[in-house]
Order: sequence, then structure tokens, then C-alpha cells
Amino acid sequence: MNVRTLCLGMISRFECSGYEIKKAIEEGMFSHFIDASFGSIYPALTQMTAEGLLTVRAEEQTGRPDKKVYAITPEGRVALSRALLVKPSKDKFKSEFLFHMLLQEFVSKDVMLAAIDKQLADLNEDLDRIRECQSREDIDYGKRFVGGYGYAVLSASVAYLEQRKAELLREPAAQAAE
Amino acid sequence: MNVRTLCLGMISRFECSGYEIKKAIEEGMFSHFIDASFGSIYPALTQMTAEGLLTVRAEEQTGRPDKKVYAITPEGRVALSRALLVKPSKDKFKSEFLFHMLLQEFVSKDVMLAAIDKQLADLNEDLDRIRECQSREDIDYGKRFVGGYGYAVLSASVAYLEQRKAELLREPAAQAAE
DNA sequence: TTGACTATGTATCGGATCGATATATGTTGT
DNA sequence: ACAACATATATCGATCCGATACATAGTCAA
Repeated sequence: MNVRTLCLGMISRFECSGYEIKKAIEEGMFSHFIDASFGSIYPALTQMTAEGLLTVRAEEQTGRPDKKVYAITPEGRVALSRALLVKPSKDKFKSEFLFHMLLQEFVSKDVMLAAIDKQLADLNEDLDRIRECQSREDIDYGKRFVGGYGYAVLSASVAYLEQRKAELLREPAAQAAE
Repeated sequence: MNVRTLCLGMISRFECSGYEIKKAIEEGMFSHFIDASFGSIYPALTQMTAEGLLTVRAEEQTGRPDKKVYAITPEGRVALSRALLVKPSKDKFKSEFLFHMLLQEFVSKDVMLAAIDKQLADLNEDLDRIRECQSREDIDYGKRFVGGYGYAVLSASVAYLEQRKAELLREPAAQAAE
């Protein structure tokens, strides 16, 4: 799935600007399972507008730069449906944290515990964001589904790390050294 | 973290070829939290060899193409340590499956259930791979740590999906429609 | 036995994508 | 007063992916 389909899907749910798409996928309901940068979002929107899959209207705002609000066209919905027909590819989970843990022979135990704490903070931040999103009124079945998925996964991560952390603190420097 | 650091880390644990690095990250212990393609691995190995971070030796094999086995140099270890000093960036989880579920207004309930079954099959495949890796004798602390993490996360995903699937099968076409 | 397929292995190239940066403006904080 | 930050669009080099090519050999079925 490419950024084009991602943007189409977003705009099909709510008319929005490129900036708002970026916000939604880094702070909103989608933050835990999707990513894209301005460098790919803006060209995709421009291109798809030229192809007639989207329409733009400039929305003036007081005290802020103008917003380009995009809306999906019937052709856009057709393109989206077709894109959603292809089977989704396998999930990709990338964790530099785990890579560091794998190579922990290169780092001290203090660094390890600090990395675990940082990871726990990141995970809990994500959990808070999901909790906040789930508590809003406008959640439909799709949002509840993906929110619940993220919550289950992140909770499991936190539980595992807490367990390992307690283990490390109990056995002083024994496991990390050898 | 870039592919260079990834390859350095791998080779620091066991001398290997580019092909074996790719195998390890798509079938082995690392498959669930790392990814890289030939298109980035081979150039990285060539470049780092030219920079003196790695050494190569051609290993002849009967009935197979020659293998280029890479080993890390002292300079390579220094570079790796330095690379591991920078704080790991946040985990990235990308799921086209969840994106499809979010937009499930565009697909039928049958398609949804099929997608869930496919996802469950993928997750269970990963779980099997981790189980197999964990059962080998050569697992150290780092491997046990990352294996356990993956196991916890994947198990939670499976449990959540099984629950949702049962829910969908119980309530006939009610939730998916509205 | 021939052709298709799979596995091991190295390599490259176009295109997709990231990450950083530039530009402009207003608000908030010290 | 001035730094920092949020809103907003845009571009560009560096990186990386996905597909493909090439070479060799084993397997398996028509």
C-alpha cells in the first residue's frame, strides 16, 4: 500500500488538508499503525488532484496560512475500492529498541535499564493517546477495532517489559554480564 | 538506524554473507522486528568493506555459488559501538490489515472475516518461528529478550483477533453493516 | 527428459519514501 | 524582547524497497 491509497482512505473519511493527514497519523487514532512524511503526502495529493481523484478548495483562516482542503471524487472512491481489493501485505514491525537489546553485550546494564524505561515511556504515551481517542463520541466500528488492537498489543509490551525490568533489578548485574 | 548499522550488528554476532543476513531477518530470530532488502544490504557491505569496517573472504561451495563471508574489524566494532550510542528511535508498526479494517465500510463482512483469518495465519506463523528459534540451544540473553517480546506481542494480537472474530460470528451481519 | 519450480548466491536500477530544511505567520512563554 | 512552538505548504538529497537479472544446481511431476 502506498501513500496515495493512504491519503485517499483518510480523505474518504473526512475532508482535510495535507497537514491534518500528517497530524492524524502521528497524533491521532492511526499513529500506532501507519506512517508517512510530508515529502510523500504533498506530492501524492497534488498528483491525485491532477488525476481527478481529489478536489481542492482553499480555506482562508484568520491568523493562519490558508488551508488546502481536499475532498474525494467519485473517481477517487473507485480508485480506493480497487486499491483495497488487493490483499493487505504482512504487518511490519520495526524496533531499534529490540535491536539494541539483542546487542546488549556492547552496552552496560545502566544503559539497558535506561533504554527499557524510555521504551516504557513511549509505549505508555501511545496507550494514553489511544485511551483518549477511544473516549471520544465519534468512534465507529473501524476505529474501535484498530484502537482495541493497538491497546492489546501495547499493553502486552508494557507487561512484558515491566516483568523483565523487575527481573534485572532483582538480580544485580548477573544476567546482563553473562 | 540505517542498514549499515544493522549489518554491522549482525556480522558482529556471526560471520556471514549478505544472503545469510537477508535470510536471518526474514526467517530467523529477527524477522519480527527488522527488515531490509538486498538492494540496501549489498551496497552497504561493499561500502563498509571499502571503508575498512569489514573484511571479506570468498568461500567456495560445492554445487553452489561462492559465498562472500564478511567479518567485522576492530574499526567496525568502534563504528558499531558509536552507532549504538545514539538513542533508538521509536518503534514503527505498520499494518495494512488495520488500515483495511478501519475502512471496512468499503468491504463486505465476508471479506473482513477472510482478512482476519489471513492475519491470524500470519501471526501464528510468526509465533511458530519464534518458538522454533527459542528452542535451540544457542540462545543468549539478547535472543531470549527479543524472542520473549515478540511472543508476548503476537500472542496478544492473536487473542484480540480471536475474540473479535467470535463476536462477528455471533452477531450475524449486525455490526459490520452499521 | 524436458520444463517448471525452488533454493543459494551476488548485483543493480528505477521509483517510492524519509528526514531535514525553507518559507511564512501568529501565538505563547520567559 | 525574543525564543520557541504551532499551523501550513513545499522541495530536495539521501536512503531504501521491490523487482529484476544472472548463474548454478537440485527436485518433482507431466
